[in-house]
Amino acid sequence: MAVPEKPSLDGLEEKWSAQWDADGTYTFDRSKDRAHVFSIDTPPPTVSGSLHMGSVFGYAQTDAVARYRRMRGDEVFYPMGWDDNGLATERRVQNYYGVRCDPSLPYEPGFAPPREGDDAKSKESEVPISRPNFVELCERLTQIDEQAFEDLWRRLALSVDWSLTYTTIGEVAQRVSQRAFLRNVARGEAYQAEAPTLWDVDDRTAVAQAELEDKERDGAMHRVRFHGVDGADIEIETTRPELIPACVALVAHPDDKRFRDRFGSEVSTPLFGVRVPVVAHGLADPEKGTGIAMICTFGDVTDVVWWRELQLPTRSVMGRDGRLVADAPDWDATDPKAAGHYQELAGKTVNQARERVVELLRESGDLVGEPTPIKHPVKFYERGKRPLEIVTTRQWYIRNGARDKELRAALLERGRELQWHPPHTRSRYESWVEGLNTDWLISRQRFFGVPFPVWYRLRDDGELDYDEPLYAAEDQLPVDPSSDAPTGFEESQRGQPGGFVADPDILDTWATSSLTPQIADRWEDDPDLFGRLFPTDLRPQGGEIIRTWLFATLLRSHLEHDQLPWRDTMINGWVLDPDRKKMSKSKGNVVTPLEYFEQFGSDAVRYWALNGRPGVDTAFDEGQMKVGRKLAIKILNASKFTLGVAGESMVDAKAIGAAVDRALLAGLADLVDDVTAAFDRYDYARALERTEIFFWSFCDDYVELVKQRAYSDQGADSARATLQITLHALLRLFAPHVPFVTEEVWSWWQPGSIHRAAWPDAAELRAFALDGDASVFVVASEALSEVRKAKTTAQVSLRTDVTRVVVRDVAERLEQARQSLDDLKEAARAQEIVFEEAQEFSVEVELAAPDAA
RNA sequence: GGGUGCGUAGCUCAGUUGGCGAGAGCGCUGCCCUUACAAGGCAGAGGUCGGGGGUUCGAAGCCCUCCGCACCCA
Repeated sequence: MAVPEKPSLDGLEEKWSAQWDADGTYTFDRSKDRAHVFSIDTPPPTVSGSLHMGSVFGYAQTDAVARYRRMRGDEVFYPMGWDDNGLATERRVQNYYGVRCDPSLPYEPGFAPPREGDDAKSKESEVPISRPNFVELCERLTQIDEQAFEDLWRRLALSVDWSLTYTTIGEVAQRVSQRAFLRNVARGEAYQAEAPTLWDVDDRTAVAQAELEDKERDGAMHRVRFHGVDGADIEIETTRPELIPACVALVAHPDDKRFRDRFGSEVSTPLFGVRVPVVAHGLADPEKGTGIAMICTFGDVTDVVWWRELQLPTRSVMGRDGRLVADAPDWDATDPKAAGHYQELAGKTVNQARERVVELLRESGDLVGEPTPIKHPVKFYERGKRPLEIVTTRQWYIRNGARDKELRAALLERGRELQWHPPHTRSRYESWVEGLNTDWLISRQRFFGVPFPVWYRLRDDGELDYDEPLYAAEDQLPVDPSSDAPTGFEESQRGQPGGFVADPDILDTWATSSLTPQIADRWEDDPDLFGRLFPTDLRPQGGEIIRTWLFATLLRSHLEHDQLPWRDTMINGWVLDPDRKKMSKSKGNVVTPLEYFEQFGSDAVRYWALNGRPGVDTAFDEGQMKVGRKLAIKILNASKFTLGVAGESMVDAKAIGAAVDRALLAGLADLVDDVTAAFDRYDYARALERTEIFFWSFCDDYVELVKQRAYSDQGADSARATLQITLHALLRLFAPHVPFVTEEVWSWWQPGSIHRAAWPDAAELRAFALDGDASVFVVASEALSEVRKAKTTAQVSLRTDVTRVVVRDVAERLEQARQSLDDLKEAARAQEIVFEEAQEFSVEVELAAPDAA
């Protein structure tokens, strides 16, 4: 290799990506012991999501850290995973292929979907297909999506070992998920319960607390009269009058004098004449509405609390499809019109039922005044379109500390044990753990995911026996209970009395992705490897999934291994659009990265991402990419020039002696210390900033100061050695940030890949500097800058000769300046430089007459 | 309602434990074709460091309070 005539960024990405692949530059060497391994628990991107700058941002930051650790001599375990299981993929498959899963249909071999591509048609046009057909399409599409992501990551130069790639629907993930679940069951940490559950009526599945999102919605407050049975009528206010048939009590605060003498008495519901008690509970808010509220089974989570703690009866009316069920609750309705009223509501959606109830209340005279419009927070599934309902269903849970003070305390303690970068991000974890109110609901009534390794016996009467589930054995895993039979049964007994049926549910995606350290590190499958990797060193991730991914992973590790899954976590900020709004697909303000890779180059896009401070939200900024591109070009040109002056074969460092050279190297040693310390605390942004500042000063000042000397007889080798040593170090300091251009320059004159080269050694540089004083270079730079200013102000060329320069300063700095006299004279093109002691720094420049130049 | 972070030049942001005249880049203006770079280089202008109190010899960094923005939890 040699320095090219005209260096260019063109083609570097293709060239070096292929070379790194061929050389296995980032291949993990599993022979290294734990002490020399740096293992990363990579966030597996949701492949059904869009490719946008938000993805690029955090991953580039992690990669810079990975590259730094590698150069520090660690063997870096940096796998990529694809989160492909779950509802997100199902949604995408539905839209992409125009199909809908109907588990009651039989498998159709060779099925061809009605369309391929992202044009969302109406739901009605979706073709219903069997579950196996649906899963096939999920697998087909995720492969396409995963390839697109891999291409993007390679373009970004993520230094992952692609041979380690895992998926959350793959066999390893299934085995690990099922094994971990079975162990949770065995230890009593996972359990099944029939209970009121937050339910998405569109996706027809239960959802967990972590997936909830409050959204402001328009609603209306209705004042409704309940009839006194043994006292006066009572008016309540509600946003959900359609739930009056599900009313089981009225509730007020125990200290509320207005209702104190009513506690224990009964009222009768409007329209239905069902007698309900008036009860007291501390959660009732005297300030809200009339101070007394109706309790329904179930309108919101508070209803569930009241229902459970006050041991109220159940009168469910909400169906799993979001419509009121056909049959009225089992109640003692005294109103003769009750049955008729309910029949008008049965089968209606929530909104339709609400409208009708309001009309009926108006007719019966139990609506007081008119409904008043309000805005109020409503609970949604985070990806959902309609508000969540609450229905009673049988589900699997994992204990998470919500109902167990000791576990909660232990998890908070684990949070304090973990090193958070930046530290304040821990508070998000703490407030989440402190606010947990239900155990983790891990079952989903969906199709594309890891099945529960569970079957149930069918009694002789054909009823399911939930009391003693049949669990798979660990050595059978992974199992699919819908096609595998439990031990001791024949497939022919499936669905037969005395036989068995499969648990139809799948695991929550988080119940799999909470095991990424165990999946990637091959827990139980490869104990030797696991021992070299786990617990891992670093979990990088976004702040918005602390309550899901981080918390769940920590929980699983705490339960299974009784330790943290990682030592450090690095929380990245997110990308803001120019209006300072978070970039997200739902807001429609996302920017596709590919065009920016084309326009500015990968190094430039990385430069922008690595300028984002750890944990800080960062504006998308094309300008920064432009600067990054400029930096990359500058590295090429400056390197070419440096090597042109200094030569490509290394000059003996013993030649170093000039004061300016020693000063530069002293400053460089300080820089290496600074950058190293920054990287050690994951501050890649400071590392880049410091290196960049030093580099520009190297180009503008140092090179200008010494280039004449480097060609001369006196001190040339000192300058040349210094130029080489400095370039050699700067390239390596830049390598984690701009891997392509640094690799290119490295290849001109150094063997091997820069990304496997040793990190610069401050002590070695300091030895080369021979106790040099960094200030000598600083003062010389300032003086040189003053000379440039004089020429610029005079509007003459920087080549203009100077007859005389007077440098004034305090004695100490003057002495430092004096040490660079010869270099300064050359760089300033000055015939004479004199030094005069003064209170403060100033430089006087006498320019030569234009015609004398 | 509780919590976290943030408000520094037109824009995007640095400012370690309080210390000499407050910084960078972009943008803007001007100059310079200097044998690495004209899709460049050099330089310049530009700020009551959100407002108001306080601690201190000294505050953009500390304390109090208010205003605004973003996010988290309830």
